[in-house]
Amino acid sequence: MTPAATEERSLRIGEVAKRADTTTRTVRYYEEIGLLPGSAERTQGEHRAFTEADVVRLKEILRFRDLLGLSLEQLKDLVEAEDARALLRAEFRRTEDSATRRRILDEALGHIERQLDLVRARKAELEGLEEELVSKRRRVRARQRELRDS
Amino acid sequence: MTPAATEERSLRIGEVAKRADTTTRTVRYYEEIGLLPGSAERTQGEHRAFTEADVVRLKEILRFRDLLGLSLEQLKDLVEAEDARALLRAEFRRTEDSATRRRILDEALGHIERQLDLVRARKAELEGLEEELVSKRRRVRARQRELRDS
DNA sequence: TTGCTCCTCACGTCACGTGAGGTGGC
DNA sequence: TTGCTCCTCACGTCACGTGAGGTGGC
Repeated sequence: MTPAATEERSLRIGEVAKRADTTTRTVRYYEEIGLLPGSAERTQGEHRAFTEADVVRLKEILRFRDLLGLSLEQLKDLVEAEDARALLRAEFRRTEDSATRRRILDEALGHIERQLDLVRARKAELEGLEEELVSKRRRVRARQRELRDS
Repeated sequence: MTPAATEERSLRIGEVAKRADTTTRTVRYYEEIGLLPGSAERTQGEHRAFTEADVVRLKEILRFRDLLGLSLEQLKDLVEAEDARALLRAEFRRTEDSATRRRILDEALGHIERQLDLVRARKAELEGLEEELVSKRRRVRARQRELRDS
């Protein structure tokens, strides 16, 4: 039974960094400040081991960092919220109680909507900038036509 | 004749920072690295004087920094390109030669289009993220309906 | 065994934040 | 004259970059 046949484990830091399109330094730093798990029982000098899930998480962090310009402190809040959601999902699967299930789904929805608000606010700002550039371009093109028709 | 009646001059740094929604430290730093003009003939300890045009420029810089995540080095290139364009606009008004005018308009158009490319690339990334969030939300909502209808 | 990747300091850098101590204009 | 804002160092901070010197796994 290969490791891939059970659960995928033990990616090395270089591989993780490459897949997330970042550097090993960034991965170590994120571990240091608690943004990435940091394989708890690791003795001094031992190599770090990551999972496929860590790569997904890292990619998500980088995306929010780059696209929304969040600080690592803010990203930590976001990641903690994701972790809380993961726990809730596990609870969701364990329970049959529909009141509990409803509450968990409500929280998930709220979380997603807060993220959507951030993303859409940014998009709106970018669209404002885009429109300004487009009308600038329209004015230049109008002058080009004037020149051609004179 | 008030100063406002001629050309608006001599804004103080605190006023500039407030209008651009930033800090005086940032304004000084941008002057230091050459991103803002820095009233050439100013003797040691003398107060900085800015114009309305400086505020516009600063706001533009901050917008590109925040929305596109450019480094100050990259913003410097952008600002230099803007300055070059300002010179060209002046030349445009001085000349009657339509070949020269055509060339200037072509350059202006190219500049605007490069900026538009950056803005649209960012917007596309944000839209990718938005779509992912929207389908996540759809899935949560579907489960809520399942729960309600059971 | 030989590379290649990994490890831990630790100092450097970019883009400012934050006082400390002093001077200048309504 | 009294505040308020301005000035110049200069050290601190956040988010890493970049070696230095050494160890570990295919």
